[in-house]
Amino acid sequence: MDFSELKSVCCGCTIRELCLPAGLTDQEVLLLDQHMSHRQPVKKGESLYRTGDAFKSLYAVSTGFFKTSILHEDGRTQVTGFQMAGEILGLDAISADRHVCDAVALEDSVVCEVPFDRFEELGQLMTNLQRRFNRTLSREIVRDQGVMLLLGSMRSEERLAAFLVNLAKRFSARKQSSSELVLRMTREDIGSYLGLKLETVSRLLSRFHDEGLLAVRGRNIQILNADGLNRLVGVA
Amino acid sequence: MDFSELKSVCCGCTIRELCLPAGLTDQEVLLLDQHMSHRQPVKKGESLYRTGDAFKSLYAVSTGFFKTSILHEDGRTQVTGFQMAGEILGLDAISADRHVCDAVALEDSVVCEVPFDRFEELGQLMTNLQRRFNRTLSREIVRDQGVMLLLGSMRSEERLAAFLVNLAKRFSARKQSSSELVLRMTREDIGSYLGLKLETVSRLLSRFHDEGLLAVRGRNIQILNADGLNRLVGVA
DNA sequence: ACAATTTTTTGATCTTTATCAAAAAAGCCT
DNA sequence: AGGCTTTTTTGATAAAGATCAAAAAATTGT
Repeated sequence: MDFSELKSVCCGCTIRELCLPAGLTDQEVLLLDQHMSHRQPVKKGESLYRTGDAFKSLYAVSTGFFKTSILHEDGRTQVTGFQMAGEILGLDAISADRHVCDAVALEDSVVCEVPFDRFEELGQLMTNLQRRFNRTLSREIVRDQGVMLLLGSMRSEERLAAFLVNLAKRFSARKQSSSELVLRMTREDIGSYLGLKLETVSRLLSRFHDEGLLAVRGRNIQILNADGLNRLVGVA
Repeated sequence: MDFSELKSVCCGCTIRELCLPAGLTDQEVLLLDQHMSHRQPVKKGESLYRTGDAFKSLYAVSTGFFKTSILHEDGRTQVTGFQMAGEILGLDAISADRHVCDAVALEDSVVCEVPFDRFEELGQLMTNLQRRFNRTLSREIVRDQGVMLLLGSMRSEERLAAFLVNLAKRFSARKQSSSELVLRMTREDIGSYLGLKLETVSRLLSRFHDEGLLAVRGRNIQILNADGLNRLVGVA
């Protein structure tokens, strides 16, 4: 079986690009694909899973855009991340066999469902897969610690610049324009993620616009001065 | 071989209590112990590893207390966590085969070194161990997201209360007093972890003292009103 | 396409936390 | 033990970001 065929099957069209199996042999990808992945659409605004749901599967974002957020008892919520094609949802649920955050689609999306018990079995058979997965988990830890740095030590303008630079980098890694960003989330979502109020986010975007760093038209944002943004983040 | 013997060997004295192998059979613990763990003292103020160091091993804290921190290009640092007996150091390094934070002993400590390549091999042989480890990694993700909530949505007094409540809980899980805390870190370390300045931490401790929540004598802190603290955190 | 809702922008003001400064306390070294 | 360094406390002031408010713009449902 060659890969022109695989491309048309279930998740075959995307699974090769996903973080999860990157670095596997063709045979391994095939196995993963045949045995486990199940394509599933999620409409804009729908939850893929909610806090407290039993943990059955990981989800690889095939196309679309998600946000994850955790809830505090008193009703406050904190957006913990935004996920795009190729990124994995549900890693935090392995810990206690329950989801501990909500995952909501910010646009019509498609995910690859990967039943975790079967995935674990396969990991026992395929050393390569297991090693990849350890790294995937560890990479998420590193990402989270980066957010801790952002929230704990950066000023508001630095946080927003870091956010935009990060988004641009991820779009660019997916062969999309890294200067023309179409934000899928509200100012409030951005604010929650960055530990700021939506008004502050709005004001900062206006300021960046006035300073010639960005062209802001609602959720369409064009990066006009990437160096300037990077300088704000402190990566001089 | 019975376990009275095991207790005297290398890491045997502590490894059974560690998060890493919890839930393993005696035989499995024995294997882990014999093949992999290597006890190593770390003096107060010394680094167990530094950012950029090649990743060889994970470390389980046997006794003592550590802090981990990441560095920003411009010299700022962010304390990302404090680790005590039974907790694992180095999980973030799996991602890129390099340590991405510094781990410093805050008191004379002993760690169990676990060479990661051997650990991975063993994980392939012992399904149980591998599953445990996946959970350990996931639990760290959940912990980090809790810190994101703290930094992104809580006010200074809530952050400090959450910090103290968390410390108390962890001490208590180790059969130490949960009301008499001896802090191993400076006010500056606490501030960095909580995204506050050391003066703010000091002022808050004084205020909690005045309000009868705590008795503060330098780094000796007694929790006088645990309910009050919990109420501040929002766990009413 | 239009009314209703949600999101975004902007202004005025207030609150929280940071900054600067200096003294007091604690810890460390020999 | 005593001098030296580091840490902690506390006060006065400043700055960053939050809050409140209202209009403008964008999105959604029918």
